[in-house]
Amino acid sequence: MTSDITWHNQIFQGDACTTLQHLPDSSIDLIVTSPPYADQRKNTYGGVHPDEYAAWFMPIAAELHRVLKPTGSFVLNIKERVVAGERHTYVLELILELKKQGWLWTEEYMWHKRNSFPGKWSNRFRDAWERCLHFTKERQFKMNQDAVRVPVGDWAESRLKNLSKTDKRRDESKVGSGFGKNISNWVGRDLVYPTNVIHLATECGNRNHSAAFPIGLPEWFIKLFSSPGDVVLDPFMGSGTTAIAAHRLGRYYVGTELKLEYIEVAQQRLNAEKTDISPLFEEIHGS
Amino acid sequence: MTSDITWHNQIFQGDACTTLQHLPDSSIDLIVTSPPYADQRKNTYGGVHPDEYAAWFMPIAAELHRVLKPTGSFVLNIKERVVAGERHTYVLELILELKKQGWLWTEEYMWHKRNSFPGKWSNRFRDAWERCLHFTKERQFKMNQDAVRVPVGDWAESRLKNLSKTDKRRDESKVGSGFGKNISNWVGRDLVYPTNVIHLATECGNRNHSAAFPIGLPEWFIKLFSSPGDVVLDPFMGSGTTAIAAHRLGRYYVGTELKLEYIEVAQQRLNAEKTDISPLFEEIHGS
DNA sequence: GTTCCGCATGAATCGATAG
DNA sequence: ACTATCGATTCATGCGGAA
Repeated sequence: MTSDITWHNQIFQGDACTTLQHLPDSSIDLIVTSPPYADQRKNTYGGVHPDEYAAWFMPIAAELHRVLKPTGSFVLNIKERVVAGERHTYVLELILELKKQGWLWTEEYMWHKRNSFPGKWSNRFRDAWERCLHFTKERQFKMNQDAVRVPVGDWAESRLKNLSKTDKRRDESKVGSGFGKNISNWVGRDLVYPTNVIHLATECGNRNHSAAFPIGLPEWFIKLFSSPGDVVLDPFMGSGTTAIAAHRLGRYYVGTELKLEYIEVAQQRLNAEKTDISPLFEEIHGS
Repeated sequence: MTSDITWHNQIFQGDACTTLQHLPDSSIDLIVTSPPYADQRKNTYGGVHPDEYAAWFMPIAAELHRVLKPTGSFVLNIKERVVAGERHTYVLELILELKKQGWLWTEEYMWHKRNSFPGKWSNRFRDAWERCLHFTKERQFKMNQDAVRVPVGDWAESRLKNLSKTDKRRDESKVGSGFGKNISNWVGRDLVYPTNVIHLATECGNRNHSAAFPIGLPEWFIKLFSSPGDVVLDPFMGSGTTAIAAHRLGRYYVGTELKLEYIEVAQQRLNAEKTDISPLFEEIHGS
């Protein structure tokens, strides 16, 4: 997939605040990112102190707001860490600050990590979920719900087997509830809309890179909040999982990353994607 | 189960701020409650405006802090509603205010509602999770982790057979805490500790009462954060689900409720518990 | 007695219409 | 303009009656 626009499928090295200035206003359809958690990657990123996290993030968020299209979405995968035995509040403060900046806190999706990090503590269990905060600029935004439908629950099998009996009766008699009125519409439908809880296992077997999140996560949001040919931005690209997901799904990617080591890993992974014809790649781009 | 202390197993009628004054300092081991959500039950309760929710809650929280033992826990089941197309921030503000009041925001458990309310909208999916905020007074508190262990092999065996098709994306309905299962089935199985994600369906089939949350939810926290003979308080008792769970598990309950209708329902349900010997009751109290 | 199947019912939200 | 009410939409669950 190529484009005449020079910053399509580009990776910029530097801090997000600076590099994002290369992008024009309202040029991005979707932002999906998992920023460095507060004090979590001290060795690689220098670490942001939890108390300063929201203040550190806001200038970047201002740039993100500028480059995002009015119908675009900003998905922020984040989870507060434990400080002195309790959950720190920097994510809560970040949400409040982003709202002051003009963002709408449209929804909070829940990523349920089916295989959470092992460990045992006396005052808490293993942390098996993270927030995927969904911000938008407007109440109306692009959302392709059909792209992420999931197989229907078991109840449908038994329900739809002997459909003819009850549904004929329903049409003749009056049913007050309004429920089940359109059961006949469900014939042949095996897909239903998902909820705001996303069940995905973390990818733990990767040796080349420490993927912050499984590729299924950006894939889900990219399918949901963008269309083929759109531009997906990750201002904290890391090893490039969001970019790879965007490329596989026929979107352009733009990435920003501070560390050269990460950029090299990301570029290698993206090159491998473009040469290796994976089944999924072929399915999207082929024929 | 009887006690010499007069306010054990009592229900107080009135607003929580007033009725809690009947209780002495540091007399409660655990608080589990699900307060009326902002503007949600306007017809039954008065309805608190979202913008005023935190301010409304704080005086009650002050009383809760007074009556709770230093090693006790306060579990708050709550979820923000959508206002003008976005999530309102009153829960975030409530957390920040509670911390100012001296509470430690120790953890946020996630209740995954397997059967969420139906509906379809252009800008969001069905809401399938609620927060169970865990506050404590001290960093050291009572936690009986062994009481809520779950069998490890339960879901793995059955699920791994036909995993390929649907289960990658579909929610793992069988995974997780294993609430409401017969403990005798667990004999001989390896037990593991759960995570901070709780999988439970809402109880919607009851016509006698509209249970705010399934009894498995308070049961889980009561097992986890209290011991037999302890005192469990619900300042927004509603139809008494928390009290019933406490009684079944051999704890004393204390309840507060504004509406007389609800108190009557709760008292009826509790009386039925005490006369009817349910299998679960027998399992705990019998032999 | 089991198993199967039908049914009512939810801490909901949006957009349009009415006052 | 701004608020209040109403209809439309949707899917998993437990219960009770039937096979």
